[in-house]
Amino acid sequence: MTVATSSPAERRRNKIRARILSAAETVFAREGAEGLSIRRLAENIDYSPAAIYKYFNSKDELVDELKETFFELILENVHRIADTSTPFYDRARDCVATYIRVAAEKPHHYAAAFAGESTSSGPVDNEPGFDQSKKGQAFNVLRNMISEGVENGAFRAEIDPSLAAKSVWASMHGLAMMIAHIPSYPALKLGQPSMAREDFFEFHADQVIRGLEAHHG
Amino acid sequence: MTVATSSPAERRRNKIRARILSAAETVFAREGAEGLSIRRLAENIDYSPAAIYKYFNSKDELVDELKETFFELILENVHRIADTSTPFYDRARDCVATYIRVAAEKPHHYAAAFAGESTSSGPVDNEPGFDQSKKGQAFNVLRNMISEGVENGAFRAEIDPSLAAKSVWASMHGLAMMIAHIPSYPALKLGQPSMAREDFFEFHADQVIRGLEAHHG
DNA sequence: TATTATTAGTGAACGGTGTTTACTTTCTGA
DNA sequence: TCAGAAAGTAAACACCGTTCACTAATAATA
Repeated sequence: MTVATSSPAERRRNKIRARILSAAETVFAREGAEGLSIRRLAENIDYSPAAIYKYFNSKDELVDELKETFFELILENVHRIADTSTPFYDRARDCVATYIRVAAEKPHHYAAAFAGESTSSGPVDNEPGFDQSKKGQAFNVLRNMISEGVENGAFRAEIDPSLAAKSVWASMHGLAMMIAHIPSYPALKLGQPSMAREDFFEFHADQVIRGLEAHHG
Repeated sequence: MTVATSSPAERRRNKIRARILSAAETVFAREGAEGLSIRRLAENIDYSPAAIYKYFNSKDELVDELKETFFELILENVHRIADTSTPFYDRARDCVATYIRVAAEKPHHYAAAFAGESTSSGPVDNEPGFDQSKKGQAFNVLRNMISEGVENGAFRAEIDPSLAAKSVWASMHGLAMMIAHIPSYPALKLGQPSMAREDFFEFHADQVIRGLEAHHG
């Protein structure tokens, strides 16, 4: 069996690559994509700017790797909650709240994960490879959960899980983005009473799930 | 009555300012903030780059004006719907759907209106002047509408309008941002059936409002 | 082991950005 | 008419991502 060979040279290379990524991660978490410059990054790790290009083809490619790693973190957390056997409502709410909580921990990562999406776009009817991406997988967890709710009667029978998942995802996304752009959003005293972050996440999650519920006088 | 005096010079100045803004608007709508460069803009209107700085202190200030004007458009539209006398549910749904629809018409504007929010931030407990901003006013329309719903029994009595408004706003914001970053989002075939944009906006708005509803078996 | 081929790393440059400064031209108000 | 303000500009500054020709070090081969 071909054991993924790793020559010393290769290992050394991976180590440096990791060091670059690690330094980039630190700066990116603090200042986002605009604060992260190849030149600054190179200086941090005592290399010339051009050296970075022996490990990454472009800044975008480097940042993409940070974003993908981050979305893996979201996916893991959401998956962990989705796989528990707590009562359905709690589980559903927790999934939504968890997504938002993890996103809020690295707001720059989260915002960047969506901001740099364009890639020419145009009228691409079906995003290719989306199902395989971490985002696609996160979406599937959500859709399956909604399916379950429809089947067990917790959610309205006429709900289409795919459509509802898009709606719910948009709602989670919205709070995550609000916090990415206005860190103090939940605590903003807009017309008065405010709430602690975590509490508001759960409140919002509750509202979102309620939108799906079957009415039970 | 003091008729805002306007010397010929002043009028000429305002005209040029408007021309700059108009040219900027065109480019910005098509390509967003990154596509809009002072140099390109200057070339478009046959001025030197430095000339722009006689009319605007910085690119940010120029873009801020585009964003503010745009958010005025959102506010006007939402206000118009909020002031109709259609049945409460329809009106509430329409408000949400309208916000999203207008946002979706100028995705770059919408995304930029939130992206460039930071302004140092820090632990600013109460955003100053937010109530006076167009965004703040839009929020108030939303909060008042929710208040009405709570009072007339359409929404659950225990709901706090300020908190609920933050939640609802996040949900609207989410879909608006999704579309800004993934224009084909509603039509994405994620696990199948898709929907036309407008229909999905209404579907989403419906979900969001349902989250507030009192249960009526 | 000696030699070749590959890889790691660099300095300098290209074209781009927002912005400032010193300067000239144009216009306006007294 | 003429001083002073405003409009407009060319050139430079300090950044940015990226590329290219080049050298130094390492790995593979004869």
